[in-house]
Amino acid sequence: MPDNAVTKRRGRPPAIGREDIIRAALSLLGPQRSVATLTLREVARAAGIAPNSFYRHFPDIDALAVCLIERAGSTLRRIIGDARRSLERPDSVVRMSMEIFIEQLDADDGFLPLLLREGHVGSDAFKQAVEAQLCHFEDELQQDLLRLSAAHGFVVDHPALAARAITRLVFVMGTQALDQPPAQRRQLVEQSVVMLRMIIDGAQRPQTQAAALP
Amino acid sequence: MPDNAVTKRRGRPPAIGREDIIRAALSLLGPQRSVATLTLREVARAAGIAPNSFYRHFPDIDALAVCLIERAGSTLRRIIGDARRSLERPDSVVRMSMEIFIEQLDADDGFLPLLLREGHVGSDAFKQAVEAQLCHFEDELQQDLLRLSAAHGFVVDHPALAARAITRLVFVMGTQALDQPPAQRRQLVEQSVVMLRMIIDGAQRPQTQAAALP
DNA sequence: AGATTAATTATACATGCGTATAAAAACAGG
DNA sequence: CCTGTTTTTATACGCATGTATAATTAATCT
Repeated sequence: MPDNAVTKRRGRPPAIGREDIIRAALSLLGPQRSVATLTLREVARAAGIAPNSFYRHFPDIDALAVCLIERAGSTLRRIIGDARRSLERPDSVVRMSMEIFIEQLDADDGFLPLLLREGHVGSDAFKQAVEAQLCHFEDELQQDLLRLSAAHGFVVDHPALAARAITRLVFVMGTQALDQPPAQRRQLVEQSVVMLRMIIDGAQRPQTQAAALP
Repeated sequence: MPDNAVTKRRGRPPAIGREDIIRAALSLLGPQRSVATLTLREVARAAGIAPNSFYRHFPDIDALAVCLIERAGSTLRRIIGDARRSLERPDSVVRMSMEIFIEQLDADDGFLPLLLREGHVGSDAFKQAVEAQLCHFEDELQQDLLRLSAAHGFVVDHPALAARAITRLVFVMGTQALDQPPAQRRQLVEQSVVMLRMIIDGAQRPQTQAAALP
């Protein structure tokens, strides 16, 4: 059997777990803070431990950041995936997904802002971590595209590229929404929906036909 | 007349100008460095001046960063605009623009990486500066779209949104290309061209028709 | 030459950082 | 109670940062 949680441990018991540190880190990451700017001492302070104790839980700050990013990705994919699967009116899936996405901008856990902001700065370690999460989104979206197109009898031309274009565009627009008040966010949702429809429409038309336009 | 460059000045002449500081800053910003991580002392060191002398040229580091970003935007717009206007085969404008864009990733001046990386981190001041530059790109692209569509006799449905989608997507893909070797960059250009064609094609189809797809 | 003026520099201070090292604290087994 | 064992903590070192203050330097003007 796997090691029991109630296993008798030998030395002094940990005063705190990885979860507590993660919570502390998240509490520092307001909507404006980037995870790349977190310092070890700062996180330790927020978690109520001595700076050095941090090392008992993570090898360094980057490891914590990567952990946060992975958690952000899987959380968000679950939320959006659930919502998308439960849609009764499949023709509003684009708008609905976009709205849920934007809603998550100020969800309590604060995971999405994390994922949005860290795309292209900081250490290689967590640039890769973010990229990996985006790729997971792409994969799932591609499957959705194929599923929906099969169900409605049309052909998506480059499903992988369409999924990538959509994912990247959604994340860019989301990043922009981060700094905006609700009113402008709603507007941004509308704009995004139109943009996404452009991509989906364009993906249906065979590529060769596109040569009509420069 | 405007104040002459040879005007007699009173005190000790400046040992260096803003341009030298900008050059020094650029020399520090390799392909991997973000302008948000530049420190005053570091820039001063690179420029060969004492830390405090920096203040004679910029009020703070943010002002320097904003200056860099603006310069990056206008430089890049000029380059791409020139190239686009000089194209004799208008039907390759998408691919050509994309290739020029990627070429600029490792141009000597290093302006484009600057613009790509600073999109969504750092002070509000230079987030706004980057956003402003992106909007300039959008404006020019929108005009191009309208001009081309008029010349070829088709209708672009939401030119502003199409231009925005294209701009954002290009910049996202460019950011990704930053960390990649030439071979993968070429691949990325191909992917981008397909994606952009999707958007352009999708923008030609009237929006209402899009309801066919969920 | 001497006064004036502006740009630069040297020095210094307080702050925050990562982390090395060793001591203290809290548990289990004997 | 004593001995290991493990985590936590205290203290400290070296380093880099932003900037305040005062001195220094190099030019012009009278």
